Amino acid sequence: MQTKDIMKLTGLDRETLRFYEKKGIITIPNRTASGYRKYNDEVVERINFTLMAKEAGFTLGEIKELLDLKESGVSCKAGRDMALEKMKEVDERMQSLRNIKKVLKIFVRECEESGGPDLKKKCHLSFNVKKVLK
Amino acid sequence: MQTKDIMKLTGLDRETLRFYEKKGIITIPNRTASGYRKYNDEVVERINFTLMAKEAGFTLGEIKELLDLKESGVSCKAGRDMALEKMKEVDERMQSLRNIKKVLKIFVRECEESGGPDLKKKCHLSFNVKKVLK
DNA sequence: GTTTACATGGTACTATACTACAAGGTTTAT
DNA sequence: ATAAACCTTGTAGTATAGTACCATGTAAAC
Repeated sequence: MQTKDIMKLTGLDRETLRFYEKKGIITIPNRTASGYRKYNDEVVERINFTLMAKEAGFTLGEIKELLDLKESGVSCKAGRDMALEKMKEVDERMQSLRNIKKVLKIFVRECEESGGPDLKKKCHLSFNVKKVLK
Repeated sequence: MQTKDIMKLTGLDRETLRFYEKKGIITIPNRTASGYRKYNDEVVERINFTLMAKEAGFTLGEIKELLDLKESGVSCKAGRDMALEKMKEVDERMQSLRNIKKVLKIFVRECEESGGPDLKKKCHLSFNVKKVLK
């Protein structure tokens, strides 16, 4: 597979692909005689994981740490512990999301209660964090 | 209240406070005769919301849009709709977090299954996204 | 009254994650 | 054979979110 195939499979553009290569997200590919990159399936797997982890709020640096577990020669125990650590971060993010959702929900309710007919009144509410944290 | 009080109440440092002022997260405060900033409670509320929303993955730009609803003269309906829109984004982020958690969970299980006694074997697993998406 | 703490504005630097060319070489299709 | 599509390296620019430092001015504590 060459660059354009990876572009199609992952939705990334050429420059981002090269950027990910420079950052170590993608392992350095072999080349054809003329210097073109030759990719294998592994690169697609790594990118899929990367895209998913990015959506979940991890940085490329953090993602690289995880991706490198396989090559780092580390034990299954260390690998598992690192994954568990990341799962803890995921749980913390979920809690943050639940909190902000509560704030938004209260705001929506208050808009509906104080907005008058057709909610045409001007919106002069703000976001009340205290109601959520207590 | 002056700058140091806001620093204590919010945990932000002086430069970040000024940065947030420049970005419009904080409304421009009045000054004392000698030019010191005089803050009120509203600024603390805005910062608390900001910190919470940031943890949930929103950018300062997005947060400013929300914070400005109050002063923008927009209707309760428009304000509510914007909050509902953000809630949709929150739900999408939550789904991403659930997905990545599944990937990590599978990894942990496979580490434990293939790690041998005390999980001392080398970790040569990687993160399998396909198992989660199907 | 002077030291310490706190404040001011301004500039410049950092890290993260791309994004956009420029200038040219290679492959493929017609 | 030549045009289109694809590839190469390299450099530079953008946006986000701070962080660090400077020189200097003000207020409070002792």
